[in-house]
Parts: sequence; C-alpha cells; structure tokens
Amino acid sequence: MSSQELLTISEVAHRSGFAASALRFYESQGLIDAQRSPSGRRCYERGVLRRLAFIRAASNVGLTLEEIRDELDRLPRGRTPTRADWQRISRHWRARLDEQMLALQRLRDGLDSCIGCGCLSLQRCGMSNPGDIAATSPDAPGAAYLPAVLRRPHRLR
Amino acid sequence: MSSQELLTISEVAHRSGFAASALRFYESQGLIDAQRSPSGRRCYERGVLRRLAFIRAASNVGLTLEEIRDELDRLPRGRTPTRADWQRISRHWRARLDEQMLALQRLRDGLDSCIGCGCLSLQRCGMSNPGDIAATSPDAPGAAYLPAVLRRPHRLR
DNA sequence: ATTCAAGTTCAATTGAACTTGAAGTCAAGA
DNA sequence: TCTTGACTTCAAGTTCAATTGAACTTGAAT
Repeated sequence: MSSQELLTISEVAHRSGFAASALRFYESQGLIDAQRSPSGRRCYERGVLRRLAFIRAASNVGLTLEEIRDELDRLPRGRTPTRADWQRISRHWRARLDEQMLALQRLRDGLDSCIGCGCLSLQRCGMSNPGDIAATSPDAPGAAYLPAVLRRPHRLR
Repeated sequence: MSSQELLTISEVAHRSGFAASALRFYESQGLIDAQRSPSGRRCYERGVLRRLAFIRAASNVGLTLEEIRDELDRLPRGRTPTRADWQRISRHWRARLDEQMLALQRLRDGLDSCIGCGCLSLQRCGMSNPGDIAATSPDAPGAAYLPAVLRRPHRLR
C-alpha cells in the first residue's frame, strides 16, 4: 500500500524546518509518530511532513501543543484530511485570528485616543484598561486585563 | 513638597490590579520603587499607580519587562511625563501594534486562501508558510517562521 | 581497523514573568 | 498576653516549548 521511502530524522528536520530535537519532543508528546529501523533509529513516512506543516500553521495561529494534539486526534488517523475536515479546522482558526486582531485593534484605538492627551489615567485610560474584565466587576481594581486571546504565550523557535 | 499619604502594598495591589508579589518583583527588577516604614514595610507614593498603569499598558502592547524598564528609564525621573514624552512613546507602541496586526492579517489571508482547497502543501501553502523568511533563503527549508513580532511570548497574569 | 557523523536516551536547563512556600517580624485588638 | 493578619526576605517552583548535554550506539567511508 504505502510507499517504501522512509525519511531520516535529519531529512525531516531539514524539510520541515523543525530541529531534530523538536521532532523527538513532538513524538514524546504524541503529536507525530515514527517507525524504527532495526537499530532503533527513527524512520518517518512522508505524511509526517504534512502533519508538521499542520503543527506549524496551528502554532502560528496561537494554539498550544496540547490543543494541536487534540485537533490532530480528532482528525482521521491514517488518511489525508478531506476538504470537510480542513474546512472545520480553518473556521476554528479563522475565528481565533479574528479574535486576536480585534483585541489588537481595541488596543490600538485606545492608544490613538491617548495620543496627545498625555493621560494614562489609571481609572479611565483605554490604553491601560482595554475594557474587558475589570471595568465590569463590582469592586473592580483600577487596571485591567488583556483579553485572553492575547495573553497566551506562543513561541515556536 | 510631596503629599504625605503613602500607600501600603496591599492598597497598591488592589488599586493597580497587580498581585503584591508582582509589585515586589517589579521593584526587584527596577521598574518601580518604594520607600520603607521604620519597620521595613513598603510605602508607595501615589505616583506609582500611574507608573503601574504604564507598565500594564506597555505590557499589553507586547513589550518585555526589560523594554519597559528602558522606556521608563528614558522617562524623566520624578516628574509626570509631558505630552511630548507620551507622544514619542505612543508612536513607538502604535508602530508595534501595527506590525502585529499586519502579521495576523497575513496569517488570516493565508488561511482564507486555504479554505476549501484542503491544501496545507508544505512548499506552497501560505498558512504553514506565511512568507517571511524561509521562502527567500536559497536552500530554504519547506516550512516557515512566524514574523518576530508575533513570536514574542507575553503573559501578564 | 579506525574514525566520523549521525543517531539514540534521559535528565537537566532555558527564559519570561511571575507565584509559592518557609521562616520570621511587627502592630493592633481582645 | 496572646493571637491574628499583614507584612518582610529569600529560595525554589510554575508553565510552555523546546534545547542542551552526557553517555552511548550505529553505519558508512577511509
């Protein structure tokens, strides 16, 4: 069925742009898998490259590795994702990106409204308080919290 | 000259929205400072609240604490920042936010161009390769890197 | 036969921004 | 006097996504 050409870890590393250490790490985290040669070396099917592209894209969108693993697990094991699979995922990501952009826009608009006023008033300034949580709470503290989407750290290299 | 009303750490914590531990940490990092009571407790001037609002805002924009410290250090010690100070800083932040938004837009456009095609081709897909670095290199690896602006982790709470 | 690069495992380290815990001090109230 | 509770310091822990290092094995080329 499947082709015979298996890839070494350094080939996959080079072709995917991930470090070999990252590939081992992803395997340990259940994001990808590898066969083994008789001597115990990792042998990858070509499909792993698509999977890695997926991982990078998802990570770019801001998903954690855990979320990515979940998403991959809900994907059909073995076969290439269908258009429908891909559309479901895309919509998910698209929504996340829109959220992030919106949060940034609010921040930038707050900044614009501050320019020239020299304000940065603790209670009122839209810049130090981009109006999400704090303002609504009954005995809200003066300063505010970033919308959750922008709070997530994400690195990747 | 300055008023007598000094604030305790828990007052500042509540009014700024930062945890007391964060205030101690910021002091240790040279971002804020505090006087001491005879018994060694921290006493804050009201001005620290403005400074903390600044820190939160800057952090929301994505500056690291180190960058924030630098920015604060270039600010006139003692006096409230003038309109000119604030405008310089705002422009700096504004540019940074614009960068971030642009990066997100590229990502989203790539996603849109993918929806329905089910591609995620390693070499060509705009989603796994938001066209920044990798594609330009001579023997570029297949997959790409996020623009630096989006790579920075930033947490705050 | 020797050498070398490339692979393996596992544990420890990184960095940013804090938080948590342990152990102790201090002032006010019952 | 005793007990809270708010504070102090300092060291160590947390999270995420990996990287790094030590110690070892393998396969191919010289």
